[in-house]
Amino acid sequence: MDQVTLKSLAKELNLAVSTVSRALNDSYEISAETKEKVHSLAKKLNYQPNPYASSLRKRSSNTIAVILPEIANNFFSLVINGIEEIAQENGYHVLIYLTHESHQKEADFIRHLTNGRVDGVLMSLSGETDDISHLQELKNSNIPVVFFDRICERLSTVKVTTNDYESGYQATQHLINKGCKQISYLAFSKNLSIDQKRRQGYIDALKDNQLLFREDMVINCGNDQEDNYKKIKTLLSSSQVPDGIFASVELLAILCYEVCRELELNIPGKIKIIGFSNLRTASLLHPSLSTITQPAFEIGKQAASALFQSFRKKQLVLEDKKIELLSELIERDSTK
Amino acid sequence: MDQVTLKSLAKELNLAVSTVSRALNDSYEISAETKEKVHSLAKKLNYQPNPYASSLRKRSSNTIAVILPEIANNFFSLVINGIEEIAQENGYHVLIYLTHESHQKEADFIRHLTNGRVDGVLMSLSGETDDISHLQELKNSNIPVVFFDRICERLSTVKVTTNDYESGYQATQHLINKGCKQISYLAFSKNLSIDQKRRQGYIDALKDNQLLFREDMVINCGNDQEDNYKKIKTLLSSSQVPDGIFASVELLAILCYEVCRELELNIPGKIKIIGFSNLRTASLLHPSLSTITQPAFEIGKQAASALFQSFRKKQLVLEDKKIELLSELIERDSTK
DNA sequence: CTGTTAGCGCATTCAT
DNA sequence: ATGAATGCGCTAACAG
Repeated sequence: MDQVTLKSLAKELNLAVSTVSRALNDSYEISAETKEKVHSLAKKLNYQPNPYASSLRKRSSNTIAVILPEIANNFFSLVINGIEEIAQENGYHVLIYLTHESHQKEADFIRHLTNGRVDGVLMSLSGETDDISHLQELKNSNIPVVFFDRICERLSTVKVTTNDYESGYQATQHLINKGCKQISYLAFSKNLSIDQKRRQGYIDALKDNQLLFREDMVINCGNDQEDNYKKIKTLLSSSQVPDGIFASVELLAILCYEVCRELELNIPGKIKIIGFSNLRTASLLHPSLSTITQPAFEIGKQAASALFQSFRKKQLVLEDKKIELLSELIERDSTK
Repeated sequence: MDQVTLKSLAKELNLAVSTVSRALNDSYEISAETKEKVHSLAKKLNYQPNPYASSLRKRSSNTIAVILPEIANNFFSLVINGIEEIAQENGYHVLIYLTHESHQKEADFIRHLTNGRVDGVLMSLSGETDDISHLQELKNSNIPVVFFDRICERLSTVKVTTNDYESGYQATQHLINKGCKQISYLAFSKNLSIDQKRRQGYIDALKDNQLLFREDMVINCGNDQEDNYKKIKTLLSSSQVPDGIFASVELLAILCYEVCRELELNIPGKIKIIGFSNLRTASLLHPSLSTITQPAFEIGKQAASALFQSFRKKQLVLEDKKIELLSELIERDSTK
């Protein structure tokens, strides 16, 4: 079957291509009658404008990119849901790029995207990222960027986060309230500001409760799960086993739980765990695992909304603005 | 900063645009020397080819679409991971569309995608879909489609599934082995072949074990969670409470578990549950919930691979081929 | 091996 | 209110 184009429509109707184009774009300078004729034929033949021709001409793509560390993770899944919903409402398309926490991939994606494929970028940094020259380049190329969760503090643009410092503080306070004296913090990337803030909340909560902060109670985990496993196992096998653990991300909370089970450490009798987590299946979790749950869906919606708002205002350089949403502390070790 | 184009490169080097184009595409008919000059300047100026111009000309987009019911669900998250990985390897871009189980949205997306935005489509049907005319149109427009999991039996193309009939049988047999006499099946969409197959496995397992199959033990759930909740509650509040439940999807397993807890039905003493589920956090699940786990990541990879293979062969009409992967039965109620 | 020319489908400027 | 002509940036057919 032949492709339906403006040209073929024009021919069929004995009109000029430009007239058909204007009619379909609802231009004010086309008579109602002509518009009607054009629209009805377009509908009949299921005319679909070629997006590449249109984007080439208009220099805008109606497409945004989402760059993420990973997706097999409830937090990012929910964020994508939020983004996709807002994108649909605005008639935009969503491209997904996964970095798998690799700085190299992140930089490659971004350098590629300066070619005009997308009108804007939503992103959450990879844990490896410390050099931000690729982000700087993106900004210089006038493509609006909105960061969410794992933001880049040093770049002036819109950032959507949650109250990480307070959450870290609350989580630690929660463990202290449950009677913990020796609390360990499982960090996942010292490059990321969210980690730093959660960590600072942890440290301050200890201080405010007159508990000793010990450097060796902070376990710096990374992207290598094998290695993380070993580090946690070492911690929990030592003579100085903590009686509380605060995991800064879901994956570490789970890993930690698994090690505890392996070592037959009684939860929550001998050791209490709290972690960041966004499982919708929270009710199925082991009853001893309390969580800090971020409003992931809302984060996605807010981030996307901020981007689309900038499109409407035609401002390519976004103002430096922080949107802070609140996480929720969900207790699950109280009744047991 | 001015945009770097073939034209600007050509001007700078005193070459024709076509020569530059060929050099960058590593054409055999360009001298090594010229290639070198072109490549080094392109690199220096960070030349990025305009994807829209290129796609318009080549009539191919290096982009695929993934159409899914939802994503806040471990199965589909893992599938996307697999797809994205293969897409990256092949230098393709991935567009995501979520139908939220709406037939209307599914049809809209697909009709839109006949415009050439993508070179191929990977999809899993919405639960509402029974009319397949939109799928037929997609095929007629010569865009290759690969279905995974929620496939369309009636359309001849590549389909990637798991052994749903056998899984349904095994799950039911598992409950029977644990001593269940009255087993209920929670269906999620009678339109979908995967539901039908899982259901048939359930029915046959009952028969093979000389257990009575009762129509009222099949609960036809749908997309409305409130309604599903009520139906499950009614089932579990009746005088004929089943002693085993087989949930055909993760969401229903979770819902069922919640209702049991609400009604204070002892699990697994009074009632046993098994459900399809793809939680990576399986170790954190309540010990009583056994699962059938699909190889989601692998499904994504296989589906994407099949699509890219068809691109390489330049065959737009895919052969009718079924790839069946195996799910895994994970027991978690044996040791307790 | 390289240059000239044409055209992908669309939106827009300039005519009328 | 409509048509003709131009060009977005690129690839490819054709010419030399």
